[in-house]
This record gives sequence, structure tokens and C-alpha cells, in this order.
Amino acid sequence: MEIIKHLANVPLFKGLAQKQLDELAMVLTDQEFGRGQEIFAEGDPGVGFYVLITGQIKIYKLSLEGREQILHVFGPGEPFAEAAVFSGDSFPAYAMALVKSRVFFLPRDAFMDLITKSPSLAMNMMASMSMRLKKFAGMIESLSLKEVPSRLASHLIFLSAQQDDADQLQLNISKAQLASLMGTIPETLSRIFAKMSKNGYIKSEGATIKIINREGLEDLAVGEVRLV
Amino acid sequence: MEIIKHLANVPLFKGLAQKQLDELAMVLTDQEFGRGQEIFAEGDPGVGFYVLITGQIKIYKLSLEGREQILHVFGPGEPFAEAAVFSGDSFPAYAMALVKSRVFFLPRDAFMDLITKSPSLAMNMMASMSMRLKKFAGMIESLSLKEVPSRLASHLIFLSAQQDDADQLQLNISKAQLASLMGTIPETLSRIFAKMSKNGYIKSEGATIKIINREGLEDLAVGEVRLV
DNA sequence: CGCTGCGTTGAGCTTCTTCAACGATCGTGG
DNA sequence: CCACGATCGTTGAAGAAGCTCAACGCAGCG
Repeated sequence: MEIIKHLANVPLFKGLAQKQLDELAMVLTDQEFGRGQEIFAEGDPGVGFYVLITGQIKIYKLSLEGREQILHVFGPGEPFAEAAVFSGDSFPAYAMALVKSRVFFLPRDAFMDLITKSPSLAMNMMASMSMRLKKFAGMIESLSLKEVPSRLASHLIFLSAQQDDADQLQLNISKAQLASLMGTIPETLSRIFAKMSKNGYIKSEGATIKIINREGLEDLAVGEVRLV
Repeated sequence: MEIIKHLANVPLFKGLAQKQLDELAMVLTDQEFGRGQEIFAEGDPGVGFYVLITGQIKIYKLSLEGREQILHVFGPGEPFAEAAVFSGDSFPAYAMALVKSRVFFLPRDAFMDLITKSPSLAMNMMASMSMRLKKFAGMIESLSLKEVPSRLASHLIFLSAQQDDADQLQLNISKAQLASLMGTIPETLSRIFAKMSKNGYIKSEGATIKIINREGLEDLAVGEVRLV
């Protein structure tokens, strides 16, 4: 069955028995969202969580004035909004598909049931939440203690480590979205890209960034150097 | 045994059998830290986690220039640095005792062992981590989308909800620490307290804050109003 | 009694945002 | 196939928020 195959590719479910995957497949809802479509809103009751199968989604907060702060951008295989399952609360943020996306929705009760029976699932879940916590801690640190150029430099280095071609990387989201992820606005981000290029740190061609001076970028990232 | 009694008071361990508490008591290390003493540093190997028994500790990040961002302030009964246990990583932040504190250190392996055997412990842990995630998401939102007066107003309202006397609250940490928790510096915090007092929102007498205009404070918190 | 840590206040400056305008790109419909 | 609009990215000028540096009062404690 096709659904099982997708479930088996989700790291969170690694180590589950076939029977348990079957159980999941029985209770999940297969959903599709178009680009820009909202998956849930902040305050919606968290009666379950999601696994992204294909596409790309963002989790974000909104201010009164409509400014957005992205918390996560998720790709295929990643679960999202799991925390709401355990806290029993409503979703603490918004979720929207950045491109056409397919997601599985797993209702809370069935999942809670399964997790008490499967220690490996519980361990996977805790490992996943630990990673999130660590990532959030890093974001808080960045937002509070570092300036935008430093945050951007860190992110570029992070991206380059993720991707194969060491010194040439692809932004996987639009620059406007990247600005929101960095905790700033497109104008500011654009100016910083311009400065980084002018100073020979990078070469920016649309969504492709070439790293010219990696050491310099690393110095920027830790805050040892300031962008002039 | 005195240690068991303390363990039983920790919400995380609620639902554990006596035998399991005994096991924990066998493997934990009872430690004491004086005011200002470091419990662990960022990058230290996370070979276990802690439960705070008495006292008060902070978890924080440091910038190169020495500025500090507090992530948590914990009181008795709260576990900390659990995430390191599951991610298997080193600690992603610093921990320091704000006052003389007693903590239990629980080594990783023993705890991992116990958690696979006890679904209720796993559920408690996941609930706890969910709360942390939600709190962090709120902090990120605040830091990125709100100004300091708004953050402070939120915090004051939060504190007043925690404490008994509705319109008079006690700051449980120093103002310098509060500044670090709000993601700012003491000077800025001080000016904002002064403005809030001048505008009749609060009356500030050392660590005691009287809320004069709660509605106004709530408007500040959501960002509907700006502090002049 | 002096010292140290904490909080406050002032002045100047940096960073970032806001507001505005404009160019480029892309998809769509005529 | 072209024209159009919408979205996205860029750039400029001005303003606001918060930080740095410096000085000082005050309280607590040795």
C-alpha cells in the first residue's frame, strides 16, 4: 500500500513494526494543500499532528501589524505540530504550504495510544523534540544576541553544510521568506546581501549563492567581524 | 529516605512506582551549588540531566561580547537540560545557580533505561518538552515581533497571574536578570519601568510592582498601544 | 567605613524599520 | 505570442528603537 511506504520513510516512525504502521495508516487522513494555503491557524484545537509527505510548509507567528516570524520550514518526511498532541493545547502558531504539499494528519488519540505501546516511537519523538528545542534555543540566542548579518552568515554556512556543492548553495525559500526566518524584513535582508557581495564574502545570483570567502563568513557568523 | 521524598515531589516523576523511584535514587548524584556558581557550560558533554530540588537556577546563552540571554529560570521541582539526554549532544547553553541550590544529577543511561520501561515517564517527559517548545516559540515571537515595553508588559501580567495578590507582584529575580530574560539590557529596562510608572500603568518600588492600570498594560502587551 | 553590586539617568550613536518608488520576472489571459 | 498584472527583489531617505559609554546614588556587607 502506498501510504505505508510513505510512513516507512518518516524517520519518526523508524523502528515501528509493520502492524503498527498499518494501524497508523488506518487512522490517518491524507490531505493536500496548494501553495499559500493555510493548514492550521494559531489557536486551532490541536487534535492531532501532521507528517509532511511531499512539498514544503512553514510554521510561523504573526504580529498584530501582520509581520511574520517563521519558526520552521519543513520538507518531506518531517512531522510538525507534534507538541500540541502532548500539551493538549491548541496550536501555538500558523502553518501554511509554501508549495503544493501532501500531508498526513494523525489524530491525537490513536497516536497517544500507539506511543505508550512503542518505546522506540517514544524515543524517536523525544529525540525529535530535543532537536527542536535546541534549534529554538539557537534562534533565541541569534535574535537576541546577534545582528542580522551575523544571523544570515550562520544560515548560509548551515545551508552550505547541508548541500553537496560546498561553495555554491541554493536558497530553498524565497528571500522574503528567508527574511522572515532571520527575524527581519526583505529590505534589510536585501541590503545585507548587497553588502556581503560588495565585501567579497559571497556572490549572489538570484537564489544561488556562491561562497567566496568562507572564513570571513564564519567570522561574521560568530560576530568577530562587522559588515561595513 | 529523604531523597525519595524529593523525587516524589517532582511532577516529571509523577506516576512512577516506588521501585522505580528507588532505582532513580540509587543512581542520582546529590549536588549543591552556591550563588553564582556554574552548573554546566555550553558545550559540556550532556551525560545526564538535572532536577532542581531547592533554590533557583538560570539557563542562558552568552554572546562573544559577554551579553547574556536567559532562556529559563527554574525553581524547585523542575528538571533541566533533559533535552541533551535525548539528542545525545552536549549542553546547548549555560546553567548557573542564582541562589544556593540543591540539584540531583541523573546519569543518562540509567534514565534512558527507565524511560523505555515506563510509558508514563515518557509521557510526562514529552509533555514537559512540549511546554518548553511552546514557551520558546513565544519567546521567539516576542523577540522578533514585539518591542521591549510589550514584552515587559506581558511578563508582568504573567507574573501577576502566577502570584496570589492580583495587583501587586514580586519580581523573583533581579532587574538585571529580568533584562536578560526580556532580551535587553538593564539600562533599557530601567527606562521602560520609569515610563510605565510615569504613565500610570504601574508603581514600581524595588522588586515590588503594583499594577495600577491593568487594561492599559494588556494593551501594551499585545502591541495595541505604544509607550510614550 | 569603604567597597562592591545594582539600579538609574543622560548623551550620542548604530542598527533596523518604515515608507516610497522602481525594475525584473513569471504566469496568465487575451 | 504578446501584454498585462502580480509578486518579488532592490534601493533611497528618514525616523524610531535600543545599545554603548559614562557617571552617579544607594544599599548591603564585609
